[in-house]
Amino acid sequence: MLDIKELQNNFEEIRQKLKKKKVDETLLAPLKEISLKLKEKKNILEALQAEQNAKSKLFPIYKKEGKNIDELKSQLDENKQKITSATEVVRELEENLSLIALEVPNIPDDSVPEGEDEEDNVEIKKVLNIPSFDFEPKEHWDIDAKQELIDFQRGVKLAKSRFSVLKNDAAKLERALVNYMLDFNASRGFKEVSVPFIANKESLEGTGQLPKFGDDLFKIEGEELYLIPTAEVPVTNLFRDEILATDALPIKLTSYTACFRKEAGSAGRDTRGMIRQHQFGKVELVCITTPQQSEEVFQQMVDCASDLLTSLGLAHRMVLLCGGDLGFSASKTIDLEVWLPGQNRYREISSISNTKDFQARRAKIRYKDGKKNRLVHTLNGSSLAIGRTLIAIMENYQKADGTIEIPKVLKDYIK
RNA sequence: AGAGAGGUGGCCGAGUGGUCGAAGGUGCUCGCCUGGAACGCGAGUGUGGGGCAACUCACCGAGGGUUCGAAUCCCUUCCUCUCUGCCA
Repeated sequence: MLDIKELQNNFEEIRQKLKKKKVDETLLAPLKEISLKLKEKKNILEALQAEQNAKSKLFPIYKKEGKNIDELKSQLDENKQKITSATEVVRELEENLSLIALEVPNIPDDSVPEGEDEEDNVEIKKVLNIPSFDFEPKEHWDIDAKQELIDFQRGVKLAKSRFSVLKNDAAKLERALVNYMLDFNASRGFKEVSVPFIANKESLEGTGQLPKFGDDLFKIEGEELYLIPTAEVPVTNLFRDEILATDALPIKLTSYTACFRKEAGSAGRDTRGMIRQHQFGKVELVCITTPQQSEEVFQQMVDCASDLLTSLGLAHRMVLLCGGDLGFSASKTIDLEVWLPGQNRYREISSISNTKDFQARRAKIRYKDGKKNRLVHTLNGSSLAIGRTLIAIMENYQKADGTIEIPKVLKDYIK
């Protein structure tokens, strides 16, 4: 959520900055208008309440003195009518305000480049050279044409399309990757947490998936509960409605969860293979920092994920997302794209975002700055998506004879 | 899932219609005491909004209602605990 006060005072500046995000900025003007009107109406209401409170306190005094209370009572009856209608006005404005406020995306950081979509993202650097093959490298589903490793058909049988089953060494590799990544992140100072894969509405509002993106979530029938689309939701919401001690910051966490997405908007995209599934494993990084620390911690997270890829021997590149490609809650995002020889292109494998105080304001996560309570900055990033790492290994480590080598660092993890 | 009990400040806990935003304890912060500490003593210590400020409004799980006035009464709902059932 945006800072409403800031919006009232620096409307034009915020409007300009949000333009970068290619979103409906027509929401902004009503937002400002309603917030100002609300302030005015609230003042009126509070004056009425103050009168009601003050005069109500006279009753016991009157009674003690044996005075007649009829006139006072009728005065207050009348005032009460006014309070009732003023309350109604305020409530309506508040509802409208939060309805709009929760749908306005975060403001892009100044460093975010202009652009429409992923075509306009800016490559920051390449890490490792892309591997060369003395044969034509295959896509992962062709390497494993018999589906001895990834069984797509049976995934569909068990659930529906975009589900799959890992078998044999692929199942072991998945498990190895989870453990390796968590250990790697721990060595960089991230503490491990294991959280529920189901979250309530408040949590999803806190991190920004709701109310706007409910269509992409699997909802539990008859309950206000959802399967999590990312560990970012439960891990960040660990601190919802809390005021943290300054010396506890930065909090750096890592967590493995399954993630569930309806992929409602991507019909027809990546229908083949493991790239885009309704359920996938991911090891996530989540950090809670002071505003002063967040940029530095952001870099640490990017480095952590990139070094992880490097340690697996996977060529990749860092990409700074342009305004048009930036997610709803993010102020700044760097994607890591891994080289897939079979597809002959880089594909997203990690996305690291600084949401600054956007989620913190929604989720009311604050820290003590002296006597003041201030909003923290929240950051999240994948390190890494397990399924995509798995196919990256399959494609990058494939041999001419169809076998797949295992990256050295994983050897201890596969028995 | 059924039966019962309960949700109050960082924590414990009092409060059943009128200066209660809330006693008391504990924790924490600051000061005094001390060679230093403990003990003891004194002061401070919830959140959010409005106002330069004095101050003011809201919040006792959440949402409604009754009343001039609600932490206290009524309704709805969520959650927690205990027992029973079921299960890893």
